[in-house]
Amino acid sequence: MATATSNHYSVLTTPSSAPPPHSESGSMQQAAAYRDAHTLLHSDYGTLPGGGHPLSHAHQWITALSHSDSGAPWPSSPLGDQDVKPILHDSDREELQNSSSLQQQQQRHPHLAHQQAHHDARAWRTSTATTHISGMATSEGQSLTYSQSGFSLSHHHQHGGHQDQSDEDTPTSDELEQFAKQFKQRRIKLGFTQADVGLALGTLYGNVFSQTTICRFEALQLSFKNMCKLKPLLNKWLEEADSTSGSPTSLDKIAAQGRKRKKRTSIEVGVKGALESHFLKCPKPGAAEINSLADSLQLEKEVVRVWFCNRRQKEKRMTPAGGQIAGEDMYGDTPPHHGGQTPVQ
DNA sequence: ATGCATGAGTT
DNA sequence: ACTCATGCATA
Repeated sequence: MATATSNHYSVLTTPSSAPPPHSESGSMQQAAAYRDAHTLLHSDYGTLPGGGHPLSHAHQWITALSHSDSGAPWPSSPLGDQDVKPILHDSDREELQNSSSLQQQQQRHPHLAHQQAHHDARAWRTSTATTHISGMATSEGQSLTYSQSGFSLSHHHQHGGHQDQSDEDTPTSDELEQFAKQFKQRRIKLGFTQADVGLALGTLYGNVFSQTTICRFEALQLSFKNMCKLKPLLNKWLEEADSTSGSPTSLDKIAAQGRKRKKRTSIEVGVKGALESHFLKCPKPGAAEINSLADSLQLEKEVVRVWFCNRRQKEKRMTPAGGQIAGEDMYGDTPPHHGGQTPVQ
């Protein structure tokens, strides 16, 4: 049991979570103004196209009060329920102990080609096109609208009124990259933390997002599709924040309740390395393999399974781990389907 | 900033 | 059982 060596979850010991002094990465900043937060209903989820999460509380951990000593020893809280978005923390970084990992950093700009993707777009950094537009304004949002070389995607004519990619059609990877950069800059300039933005989105649209998600957006660590979905929202927030950047402020935050979730299992470096190795060999192990792996590593099967799932997702991000080109078929996952779009080259 | 986890929706 | 979007908890 060298795995989850600790089971000391904080049993609702949260007094009320102290309001975080919005500290940002490295340099702190005081989020000056919040907009009016007339909407306290953070429970409004499910308004997103293709991802409406009605939010179903009642997890195994919270509901399972009887702690067994073999099945699910995780605790639970009687009142636990509801996915309150408590305040966040901040600062810190992690992942430095990577022994044999190939995934080091992120901020690299692939500057890929302008390829559009509707739904299955998953081929970023696929090209070598260096046709990046010149004009990375460090302040205002300039819309760089360039046309591509007439790629597939059924050239459907743009409307007479020329629609910016900022709201209508699918943005390209480059555009997303640009936007993410600008967004971060503006956000910081305005003195908002990633968490602030997440909450603001909730009061603005009813879709609350966590600091994590905002962070990942800025770092392009989401799938292309996911990035496309969030861009409009964040874009709107920018406008709002900009115009309201001087208004009185209303602070509305709901104290966190008690969310009982299984404690994060800390996988030792050595074990991680082993998993990595297996991943390279077989990124999609079957149940049997997972079992044997879990056995030899002394980890729960579930933990191993999840690890692989997460690992796979990592490869599918815009900024993939390792050096693998996040293509469509990296391991033979190529299903018999083709959108008809040429994945560049 | 990121690792491990949850859950809805698919296959 | 997997993928995908998302986040709590943590380094």
